[in-house]
Amino acid sequence: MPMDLSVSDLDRIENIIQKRKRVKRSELLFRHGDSFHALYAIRTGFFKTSVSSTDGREQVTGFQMAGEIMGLDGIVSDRHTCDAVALEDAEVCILPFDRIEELSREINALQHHVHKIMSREIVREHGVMLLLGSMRAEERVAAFLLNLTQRLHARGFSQSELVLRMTREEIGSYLGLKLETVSRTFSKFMEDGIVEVKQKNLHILDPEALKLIVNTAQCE
Amino acid sequence: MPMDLSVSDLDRIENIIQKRKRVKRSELLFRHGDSFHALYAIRTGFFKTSVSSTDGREQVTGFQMAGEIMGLDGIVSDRHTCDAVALEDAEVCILPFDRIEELSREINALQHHVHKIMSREIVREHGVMLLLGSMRAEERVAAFLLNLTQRLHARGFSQSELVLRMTREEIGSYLGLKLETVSRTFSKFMEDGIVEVKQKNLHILDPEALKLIVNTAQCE
DNA sequence: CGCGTCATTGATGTGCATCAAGTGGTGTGG
DNA sequence: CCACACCACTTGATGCACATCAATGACGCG
Repeated sequence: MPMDLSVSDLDRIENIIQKRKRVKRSELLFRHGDSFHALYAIRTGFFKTSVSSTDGREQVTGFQMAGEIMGLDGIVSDRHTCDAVALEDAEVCILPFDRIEELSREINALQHHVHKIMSREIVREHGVMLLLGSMRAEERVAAFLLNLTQRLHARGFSQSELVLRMTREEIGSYLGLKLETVSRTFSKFMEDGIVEVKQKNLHILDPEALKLIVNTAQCE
Repeated sequence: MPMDLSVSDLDRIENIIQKRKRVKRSELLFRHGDSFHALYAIRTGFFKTSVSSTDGREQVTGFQMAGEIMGLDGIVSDRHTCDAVALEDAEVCILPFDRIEELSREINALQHHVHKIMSREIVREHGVMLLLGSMRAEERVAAFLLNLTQRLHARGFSQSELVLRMTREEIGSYLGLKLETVSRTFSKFMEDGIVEVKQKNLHILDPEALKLIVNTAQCE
């Protein structure tokens, strides 16, 4: 949490972290219906969150990586409303929410930080809604790749090389596409010399081309 | 804001409302890029919020009615990231956000209430993502109608009669459909005797049929 | 009353889903 | 260490739901 704070305040915030928890690949950190009492900050690893409809269709609502917060959905009803699954072995910090609220009352910067995290999530979801509501398959995939690389780059990873921790089906669920369409789109991008895909490994050769795809209205 | 509070605390919360603002039909309450300093609680009227992509496509992110809060998107970057347009003459309470944060530090119930409002918005958006990502046109429209009537009913309006304040195009934008598809779906529901639509006026004859459409996987 | 906006409906097109077959990589147990 | 099984992925053929294009109709407002 990058903020300008006194050392003592920083200490107190550190103390919110009561314990850490390891989650193995494909294990659930929490699931729909679990009672809510904490947020989770990812230390290492990679997660997906998903909701599902009464008739069983799953919608991946996001992919989360180190430094990101999960569990905000649980505040409103004291129950989690989505599932969080580790896509690789992971470690999270458990942040008891009552402690966060308590300390937020005393440390203004923390209070504002919490508000920002929630607002950021709302804005992120607006972006996903735009993607799901109005973009074509290629635009969705391009936007997805750009978003992933940007976030990875901010964490010190390469801008052009990445490992897809999730399956094509999970990507498809997130983007509102079928796994075959995701696969075909990757192949198309390869033909066009925009990316190199080899299983889970992806190399972006021409990021500008991806940006062009996202920012150009193919239709209308 | 329904909470159990002391009278004096309630008074202090009331005082957050520094002023009210009238917004005429089709006028903007705020727009993308405006600097953020307040949330808005709708007293009367009806709004839509929307984001748009760089190439100009608009995505309606929600329809808001009396009692609902707008502007949460602005917290993260101190700028609004969406547009809020009144779909009928409206009045809102201006809630300066620094005052909300100030008072939240002193009144626990208010703090938690604010957190819940933001969490509720996140959960709502998860639902929209599910709709946009995996539902068919009829399911989307059915879900939309049920959601609207449910919210109107909670405000004392009829469960079965409603006035669509938005155009078919705006409904379509929200649901990721074209206006013609929305229109055709309404016509289909009329043929099936599920609703009666006459311009902006809509009468739900068979709410159970709508629920069935939403909860039944047409495909997969 | 006439114009503009919004809505309906039909005809046609297409992007993605669906169905299906085959490949390669991975992990497991013999 | 290899053989087998399984899963993830790719790729092709086909179909369909919804978009697009187009024409007409119904309000409502100045």
